[in-house]
Amino acid sequence: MYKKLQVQQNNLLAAMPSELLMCLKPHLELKSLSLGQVLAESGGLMRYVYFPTNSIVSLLYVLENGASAEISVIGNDGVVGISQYMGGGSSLNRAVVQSAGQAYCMLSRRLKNEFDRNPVLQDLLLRYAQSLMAQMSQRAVCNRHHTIVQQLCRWLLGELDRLPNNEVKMTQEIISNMLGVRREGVTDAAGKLQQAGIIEYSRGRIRVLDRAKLQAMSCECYAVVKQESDRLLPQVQPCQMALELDSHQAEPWMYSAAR
Amino acid sequence: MYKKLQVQQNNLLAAMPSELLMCLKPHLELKSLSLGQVLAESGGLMRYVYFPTNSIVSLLYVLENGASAEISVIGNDGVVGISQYMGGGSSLNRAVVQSAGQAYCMLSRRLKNEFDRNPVLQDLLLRYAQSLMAQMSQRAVCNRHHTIVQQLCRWLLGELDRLPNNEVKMTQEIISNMLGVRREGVTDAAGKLQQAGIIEYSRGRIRVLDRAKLQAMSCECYAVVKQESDRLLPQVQPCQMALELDSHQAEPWMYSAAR
DNA sequence: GCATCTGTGTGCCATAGCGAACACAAACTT
DNA sequence: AAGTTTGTGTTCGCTATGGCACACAGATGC
Repeated sequence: MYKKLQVQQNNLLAAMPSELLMCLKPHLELKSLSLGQVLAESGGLMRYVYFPTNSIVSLLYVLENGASAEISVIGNDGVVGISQYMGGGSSLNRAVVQSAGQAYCMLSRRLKNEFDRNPVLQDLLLRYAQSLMAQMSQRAVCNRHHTIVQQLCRWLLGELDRLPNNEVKMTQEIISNMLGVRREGVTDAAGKLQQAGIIEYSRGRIRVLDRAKLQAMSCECYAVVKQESDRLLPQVQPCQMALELDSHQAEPWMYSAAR
Repeated sequence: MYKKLQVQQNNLLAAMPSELLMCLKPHLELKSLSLGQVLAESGGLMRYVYFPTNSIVSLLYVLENGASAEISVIGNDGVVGISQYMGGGSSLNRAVVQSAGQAYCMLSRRLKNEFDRNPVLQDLLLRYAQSLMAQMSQRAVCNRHHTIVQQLCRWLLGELDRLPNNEVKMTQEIISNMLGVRREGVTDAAGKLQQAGIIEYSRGRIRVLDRAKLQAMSCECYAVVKQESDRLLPQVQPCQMALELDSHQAEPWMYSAAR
């Protein structure tokens, strides 16, 4: 019962030289992540780190009053739990599964051990950390200067890059938590995009019809961050696998505290 | 002509065990940084990294249209140029000297070399990188959810922590570039704080009279980030040296592109 | 088939922050 | 001492977004 692991499905894993991968493989396990699952709480320890394949995880910063904002997105391009190898142990961000799917997971401790010993792994993971920082700083400016429509476009593009198809399964309510705006704001923005024929949506399902136009209406942030990520991690490729979605429900409290 | 270096003036340096410090010391040089000096351009390489003592450096993200926002502040608690040891080489942020003073500087390459060889140094610098990330993610939420007054308070507190006295030398125009808001917005907020007897200011000089009240009016962000930094880097202490300010002028273009 | 829940549409008002224009006074220059 | 530059105060209108309340329709369950 030795399962064949298709580690190519995660770009960080795929970018590792085979000796290194041999080292890690015995410790990797493919797990299913369900929608809304919380992989890490703000300030909490993580026993495991996760390399998503077809799942998507959001790092959220949740304020005392329950308001929130997405700080970065992690899909098949990255790993959830960088504070585990950076040495801090925990971070201020909550990690929530935003799109159900699978991820290779591994004991944090093992990754840290290997990280400390292997310069190649170190370089790779630190570059990834840097690309996360690029995302974070972009969020800060974007939140300050760009409109909801622009941000929705940027956000959708980020999702598309991490999904096998052009269909984002997400209610406007949840999107609003990601963007840190009102649900009505999202309804409004999504309405505009739909009228422009760029997307088509109904009840928790957004289909992107015209990616080019979406990019045109997005703020510069998407392109800038994408380019920086590509620079830092040359091998990133679009996700090609089939997507299996659970029908698990996300509880509101997973995204924001009680109001 | 061997100058005695008071490396305790920078907390990262001060936190290093003495063997390590012995290693680095020959390569450290104390330099004066003048107001508005650009230490790193977005996407540009850095020949040197800087450990500020009594100077303060801002990391800014500047948009295509010239609008900007401060992503994080670096004073005697940190180092400018983390992308140099993280392996990315450059970052998306511009590093601008915001408060003139001095910094220990060192060839990036040397720091990277030592970083790769010395686990203690590595741990220290990676923890610092993590505390920067905490700052960044806080900025993102703060920009989204908090008022200008709250943010001004938070920002002033951050400055105070890195200054030897309670006087921030900075025009409202420049502060507005940091917060990513209009100058008038800052005038307004500062006016309110002055009326409340919390600060006192005139023409590029803000004196903080009541730090406690300032903290009370600030958003939670200040405290959260401070606490996280303290957790990650236990030894941080307030800056005690005398501050020598140059009278160099900052040109507007250092903060934001031509409009 | 009926009740219920959940996701979306809409309208109304309040307000924070933007853009622009301009007045004024402190500081610097000569 | 006079002119110039620089930093701040103020005003007016505008827009994006927030808060709230509620209607409505697709989905789900009994």
